[in-house]
Amino acid sequence: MTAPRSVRSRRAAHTADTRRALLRAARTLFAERGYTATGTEDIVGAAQVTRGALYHHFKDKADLFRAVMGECAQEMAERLVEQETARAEAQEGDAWTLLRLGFQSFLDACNDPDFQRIVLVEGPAVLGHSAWDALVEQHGYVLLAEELTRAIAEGGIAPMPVAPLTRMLAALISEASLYIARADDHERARREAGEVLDRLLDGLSSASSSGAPNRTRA
Amino acid sequence: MTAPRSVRSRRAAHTADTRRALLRAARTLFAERGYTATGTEDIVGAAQVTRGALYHHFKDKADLFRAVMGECAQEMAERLVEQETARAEAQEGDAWTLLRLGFQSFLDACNDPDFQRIVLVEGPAVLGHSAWDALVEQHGYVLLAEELTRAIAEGGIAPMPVAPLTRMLAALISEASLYIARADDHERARREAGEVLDRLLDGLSSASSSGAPNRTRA
DNA sequence: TCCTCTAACATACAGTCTGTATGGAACAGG
DNA sequence: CCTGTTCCATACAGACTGTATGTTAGAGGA
Repeated sequence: MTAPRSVRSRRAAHTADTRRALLRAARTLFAERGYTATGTEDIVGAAQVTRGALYHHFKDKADLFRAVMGECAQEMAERLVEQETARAEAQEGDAWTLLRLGFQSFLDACNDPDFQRIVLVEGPAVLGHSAWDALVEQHGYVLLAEELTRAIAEGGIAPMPVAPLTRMLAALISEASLYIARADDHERARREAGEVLDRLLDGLSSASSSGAPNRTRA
Repeated sequence: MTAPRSVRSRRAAHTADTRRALLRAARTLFAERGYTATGTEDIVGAAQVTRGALYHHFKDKADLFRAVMGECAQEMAERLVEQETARAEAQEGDAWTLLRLGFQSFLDACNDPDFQRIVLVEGPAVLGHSAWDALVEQHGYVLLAEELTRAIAEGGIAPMPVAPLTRMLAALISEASLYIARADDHERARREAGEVLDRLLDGLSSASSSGAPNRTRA
């Protein structure tokens, strides 16, 4: 045991490096050209390895994509949790107020091109809805669902089913971020989307009661 | 001109048949297995023609998909317009009330598996966001945007930017429909999603004013 | 120190798929 | 009758994925 640790760690570090290089290259290319337009040869070329390394570390191309998308979702979740906890410590407020601020943060954070293309656009088509949903469930939905449940418990928003609410709010913000990214005038689009989002969220507040003549909640 | 019309029309009808057969087969297979998992050989096999016919009528596989998706979007739009005009004739009401009913109809109509898989899931990844958006813009958004503008003009909902509102509402309902389709208990999911949708739409009514302490609309 | 075994790749190959180029048959038109 | 065009079938070339096989470097025991 004179130097086995360093040797083993060096070897382990090397293999971890190749894996990271593959993930990094795949992430860049998938985000730029999309999944099908990116060949495995392109990926390993950018990572400076051969296809053998790819198929040693990952089951197939879709498995590599799954890892890349998991990484993107993870980073996004961590970023948001970080901001959320910072806000919770800085200024005391009810869960619903914090959540509304968090939504606006999400709107800004979603403008990451990698996240948009990989998680929002390619993900559902490449992995299929079930596998995609499982990934997002794991990384993002649980967090959002928790906070929504708390906001309901505190009375900030009216009682309603959390599961569909979670999905629909996530989709709402995702689409808004795509709209902003695609717009010519980003500043203007950001303001307008934020305004619409705020109006829609107003409807969830326990204070507001339905003024429109709809009978679906009979 | 003794019988050229019938001959020509018979020939024209034949070519139209092959084209329709291709569209029909492609639509079924794309909806079942997805775009990449469906080979051109599968399509022409189901349509009982050869790949030559496919590449004669369509530029490439993506072009065929574009036609299929356009068909799906067209049908959906026609279905909704039909219901909307029927409601408008039957019971007189302001544009906003009609729209809220229309949203619930959309929620039900979206449960078409072809529409979900082809338009909502595969579309963005296969065609890219710009081409997909162009198609949806052409078939669906214009209609929705019109009615939203009218609702604002009538005072049913508060003034706000129509462009992002249109996209965000469409995404909201699309996600809700996917949630319903994926749920174990469709009945229950339908009720719950409808409830959440109603609450969110409440926020748009010109009556409700922001009760939450957010300053983003400064 | 030497030997062995296995992880971590590299390479070669086979199968599949797409798009294109070529060929032909049917029909319209002069 | 002859010609050109539409419509489609077939054959072929290129690309890409996944797998099977070979090879090397380090870990671990004797």
